[in-house]
Amino acid sequence: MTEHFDGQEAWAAALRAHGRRVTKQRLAVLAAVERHPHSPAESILAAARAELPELTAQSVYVVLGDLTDLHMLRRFEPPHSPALYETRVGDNHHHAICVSCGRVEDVDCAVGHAPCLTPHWNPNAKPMTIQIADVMYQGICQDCQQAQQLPPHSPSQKKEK
Amino acid sequence: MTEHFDGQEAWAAALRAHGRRVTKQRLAVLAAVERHPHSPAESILAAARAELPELTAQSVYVVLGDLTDLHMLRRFEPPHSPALYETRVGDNHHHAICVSCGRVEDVDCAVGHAPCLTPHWNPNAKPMTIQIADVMYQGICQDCQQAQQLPPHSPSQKKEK
DNA sequence: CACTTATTATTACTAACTCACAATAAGGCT
DNA sequence: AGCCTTATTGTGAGTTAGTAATAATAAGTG
Repeated sequence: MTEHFDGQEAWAAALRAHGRRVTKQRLAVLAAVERHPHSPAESILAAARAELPELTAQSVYVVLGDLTDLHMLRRFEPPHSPALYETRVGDNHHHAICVSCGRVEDVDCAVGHAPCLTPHWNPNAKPMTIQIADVMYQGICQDCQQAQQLPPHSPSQKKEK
Repeated sequence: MTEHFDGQEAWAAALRAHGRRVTKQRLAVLAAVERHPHSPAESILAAARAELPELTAQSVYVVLGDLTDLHMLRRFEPPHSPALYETRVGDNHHHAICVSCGRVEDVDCAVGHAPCLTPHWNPNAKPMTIQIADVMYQGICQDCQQAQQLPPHSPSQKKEK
C-alpha cells in the first residue's frame, strides 16, 4: 500500500502551498480523480469511498469546487453531461467527446501550446482578457461509428421521423 | 409590425425544409432567439411570451431541443450556466465568456474557417470523427476588470480567505 | 371542411447541485 | 503530548434546469 505514498506527499505539499489543510478527504478525492480522469462527481465519490467509506457526496462537491478554484483540478462540462474533473492542469490540452457513448479523449493543443488564447475579436466586440480556452471537440468514436453502420435488426437510436 | 414578416417567411421555409410544421410557437421561439442571442431557455420563454403569452416552458424546451438537433439553432453550455442558444449556425464561430459577469461575445474562428476540426490525436488515443469544435474562451471583460481593480470600499465579490 | 397526426400543454418527476448550520479534526502553540 | 482555534466535513433541506408521460390542440393534407 506504500505505492502511492509519494503521490500523497505531492498532493499534501500542493495543498499546503495553497494554504489548505491536508485532510484525508481531500487526498482521497485527489487520488480518485487521478485514477479516474474525466469522471463526474458521483463517480469520484464512489471511487474515493473505496478508501474512505464515510465520505459524503456534499464533501466531494465542496472539495472539487475548491480545488478547481485553486487550479489543482480542472473541470469541464460537456453537453448533456454532468461536470467532469481531471488532475491534468497547466498544459491547456483539450477534449474530444463522443456524442454517442460519451467517451472522452484528451487532445493536445492543436496550434502550438497556447492555441486559442488570442482570439480574433470582431470589430465591434469588447475584448476580454482571456484566461483559458476550452476546446470541446464533438464527434463519433470508432466503436459507435461501426455500431451505427451495421444495419442488422438492432434497434438504432436514430430519431428519424 | 410588418418589419419581420420576411424573417417569419424565412424561418417558415426553413422549418418546412426540415419537415417540420410551421407553428406560431416555433416562430416565436426562433424570433426570440434571434433577438436575444446567447440566451438561456428561461429568457427565451420570457421573450417569446411577449408575442405569444400562452407559450409554456416545456414547449420551449421541446422546440429548442428539436431545432438544435436540426441545426437550425446552436446550443452551448458555458460553465456554471444553463444552456444558451443562438441562431448563428453553419459558420463555426466561438464564444468568449466573462467568468465574472457572464457576458458572452462571439469570436470568429481563430485558425482559418475550420480551425480545430483536425485535432492532434495522442499516439494511444482512438481518433474520433469530429463534427464540431466548440471553443470556449473564459476570461474577464473590461468592465469587470475595472470594477475589480478599483479598491474603493465596494463589497468586491472576490472570495479570498 | 373534415381528418390525421405532429405539436403543444399539463402534470409529475429527476439529476446535479447549492445552502445553512452543526459536528469534527488539522495544525499551531505551549 | 495535549489543548484550542477555526478550517473542513457532515447532515438535511432546498433549488435549478431539465426530462418523461400523456392529454389537448391545431397544421397541413385531401
